[in-house]
Amino acid sequence: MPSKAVAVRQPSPMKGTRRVPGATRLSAIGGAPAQERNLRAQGRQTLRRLLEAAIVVFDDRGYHAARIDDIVRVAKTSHGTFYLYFSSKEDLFRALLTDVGQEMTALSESLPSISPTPAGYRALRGWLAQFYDLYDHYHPVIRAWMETGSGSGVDVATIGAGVLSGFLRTIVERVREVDPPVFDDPETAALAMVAMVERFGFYAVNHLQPLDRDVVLDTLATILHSGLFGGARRRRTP
Amino acid sequence: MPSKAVAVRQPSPMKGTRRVPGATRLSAIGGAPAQERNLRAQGRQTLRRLLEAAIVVFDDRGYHAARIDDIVRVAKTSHGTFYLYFSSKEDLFRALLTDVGQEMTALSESLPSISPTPAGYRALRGWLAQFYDLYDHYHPVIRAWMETGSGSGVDVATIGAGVLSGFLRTIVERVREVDPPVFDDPETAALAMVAMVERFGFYAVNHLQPLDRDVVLDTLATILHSGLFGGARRRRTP
Amino acid sequence: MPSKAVAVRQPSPMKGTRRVPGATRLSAIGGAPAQERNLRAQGRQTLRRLLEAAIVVFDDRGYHAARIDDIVRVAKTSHGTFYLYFSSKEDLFRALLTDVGQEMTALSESLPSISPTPAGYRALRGWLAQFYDLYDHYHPVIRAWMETGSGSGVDVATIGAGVLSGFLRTIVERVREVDPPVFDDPETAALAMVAMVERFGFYAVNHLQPLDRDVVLDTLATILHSGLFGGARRRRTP
Amino acid sequence: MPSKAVAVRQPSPMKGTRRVPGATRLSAIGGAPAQERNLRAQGRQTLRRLLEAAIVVFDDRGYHAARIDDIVRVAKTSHGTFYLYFSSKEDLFRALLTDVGQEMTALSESLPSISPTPAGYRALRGWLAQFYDLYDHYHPVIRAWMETGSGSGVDVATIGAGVLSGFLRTIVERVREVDPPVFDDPETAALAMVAMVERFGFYAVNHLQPLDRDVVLDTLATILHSGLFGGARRRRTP
DNA sequence: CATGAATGAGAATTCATTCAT
DNA sequence: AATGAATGAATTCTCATTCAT
Repeated sequence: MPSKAVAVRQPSPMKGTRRVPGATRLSAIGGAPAQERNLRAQGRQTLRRLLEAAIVVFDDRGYHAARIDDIVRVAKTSHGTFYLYFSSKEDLFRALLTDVGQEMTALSESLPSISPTPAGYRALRGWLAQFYDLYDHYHPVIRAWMETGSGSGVDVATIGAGVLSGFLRTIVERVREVDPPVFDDPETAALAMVAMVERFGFYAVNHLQPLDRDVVLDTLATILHSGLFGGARRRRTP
Repeated sequence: MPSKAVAVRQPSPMKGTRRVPGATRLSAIGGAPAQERNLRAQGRQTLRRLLEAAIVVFDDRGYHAARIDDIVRVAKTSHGTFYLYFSSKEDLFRALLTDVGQEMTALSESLPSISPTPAGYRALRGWLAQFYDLYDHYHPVIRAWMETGSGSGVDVATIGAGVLSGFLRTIVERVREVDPPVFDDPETAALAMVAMVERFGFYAVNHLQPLDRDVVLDTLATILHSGLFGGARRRRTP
Repeated sequence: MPSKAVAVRQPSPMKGTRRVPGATRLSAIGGAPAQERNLRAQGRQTLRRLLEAAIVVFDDRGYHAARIDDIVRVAKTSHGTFYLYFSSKEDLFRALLTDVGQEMTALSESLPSISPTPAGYRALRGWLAQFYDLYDHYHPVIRAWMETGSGSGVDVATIGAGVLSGFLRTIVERVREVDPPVFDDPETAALAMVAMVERFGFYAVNHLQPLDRDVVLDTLATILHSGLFGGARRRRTP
Repeated sequence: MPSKAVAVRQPSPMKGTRRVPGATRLSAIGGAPAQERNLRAQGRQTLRRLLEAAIVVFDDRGYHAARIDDIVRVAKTSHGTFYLYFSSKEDLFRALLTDVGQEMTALSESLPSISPTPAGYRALRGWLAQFYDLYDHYHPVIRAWMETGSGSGVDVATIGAGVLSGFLRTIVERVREVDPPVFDDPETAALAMVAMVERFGFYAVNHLQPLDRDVVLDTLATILHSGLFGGARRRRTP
């Protein structure tokens, strides 16, 4: 089958009022080869283009199916150039994963204490909204991480595990603060929260079911507030 | 990279008291080529072996990284034989996905009404236990489905979407029965439940975090009972 | 690509009033394995079915592209059975080519002397009609012979060359009888006649151009009678 | 059968005083992949080498038996490179067939009016000589076209039919000019001429019979001049 | 006799990576 | 810094032939 042009990314159904995320945040550290060179403006620009292109292609075809060829085509550059910045697809992926990890960890640390009151509900909902803004841009990277089972290089697994546990730390903290305590094992409960939130994002961006951003935020906030943080049960909006 | 021997499947951390699932259930319809032939006993057996082998290999390496070569090695048969039963890896995957879909749908239909009482909690927890028994065997197929984005054949996406909506149907029903109603949109709530439960299974079988089967079941049942079904908050086991 | 069922042979545009040819003529000698066995009625029948099936398949796909699988499917028998009668596709082809050669040689020997008179024209036209009856059934074998360049086994080339020179012998004879002589080299002239007649059959059965049997016979008889046998030029039928 | 080295092309028995044909004429448009790339000088050269190599290999082994491997070996390049220019053997064949078709059509258009006089005879003979010069170089492509029955891609059949009818157009014209008219259906007569000339070329280049270029040209010119164009019968050269 | 099953060598194709310009 | 060209190892897929029932 001849390689088809990679289509432009579809707008996600969960995009909405969002503070421009992602694109401009990439720390652009780059892979091994890039770090050995002094990048000027043009070089940094090419590096960016490659990282963004990779996100687009990972979204379209998944990590494994993504070919260097697709990435350079989207980035409007050449094969040879790719290897000026990254030593391999995995190298690029590591750079991407590190970036995403930093942003995700920063976000998780911003999770405030969640009280069982309506104020807690609002805080939780607000935080979820922020999460989905980030997720909206970076989900292909997260999906790629899922694809790379134990098979891939050790680095990826290590980095990924680090990101996950970093992300969990603050959440565990917040679950632990609930009084009276509900869970024997707050780690497991926090993981459940992450599982739900993350996978929901997956369903949403992949259009597996039709979803509305506000309904999603209301629903998840309700379940989590009541299920994890002892929130009072809320009546349906009439 | 030279082809490495495929390791034997690791015991999952969530295996426990389980009624032997899966292995013997595969309806073994097979792929396109198999359906055009008259299979005798020996042929049906080989077909089974290939399907089971595929699950093992998908587990070890993921769908994309799985080579036909790995599958036939595990199934202890030859390359040529594979193509007597399936026209390609995707063809095999379709057969597998259809089988798994049937089992999953059957399970979802067995979800009883969940009352807010301790009895409801126990019913929910029991059902979750059954789900994880199934998941334990079939998760590589579900993971493979995640890996195959819109890039792969239309069939896979269609079958997968069918499985998901079939699985959701009964759950939506049960969420709707809750009185007084909690959610504006029971579909979204049901999807949240599926998201959490499924992804949790993923974390568990992939050892991303250390997990204990009983703790997992307690935690999820608690969150869902309270968050979705209006269950009374339970005190920690002392 | 999955192997498609081989369609039934299309009626050729040159079929017409013909004495049932071919099918019943196959001498059914069979290949090497068949000759070592005493074939009973059933066996001879299977042998026939295989030979006829081969003609059909060679017609549809050409010799090289024809798979044993196609042949046995058309013959409604199994893979194993094929090798009970022939040791290979080439073995079958040899049997077929020998049969065709005998019929063709017999036909060529029936070519009468061609006088420059209208009687000669009619004799020539009648002989061409017989040729195309034979050709209509056996052309896939002749085409197969063209496909097997020097690459194939020596036998095939030898048999084929024998058939051609046998076929030429009588024609050369007839060209030589023309008085006054027209050609320095009657061999070359006879070959030209064969070339035209044979290739024309090819165009006809392959529908490369729309052709009418009677027009074809008139045209070729005219050209050959005038061009080779000194025939008087004929006026167009008014 | 292990892959044998491909022998150098045998000189054809019909080569003679010929103006170097073919090799330098290939328009070198290339296959699908080549058209999507910006070819520099080096690339165009490789493309040429592949096309010429294909002709050589088709000649040696026939179209079906030709392996990509043979072609790249003759072209002194690598497997992967082949796919930089053509998506498959059929793709290459299409490119070749298009090129040859253009040359053949151009040649057919150069056929002058043929009078029944010795001058007409000489014109016809001269044109045939040109035809065989072209045929000598391109016959493997024409043979390949014969090999690809309706089984192969639609394109090939379509292109081939186009070439044939393009080639016929002018010849039909010339036959129509004959006065008094001899044939009811000049199309059929023109096709007969093409059949004879083309197939004769086949016999010649494949050494099916020993042939001398001058005798061949004399014989065919005589038959056609007398048979199609009302030429006076010529006495044998004494 | 006949058949379904199995085999494995051979051929096509893909794609990450290196290189010369 | 960038690029088109080339490479070849890895993989998929095909199909003639053998075998056990």
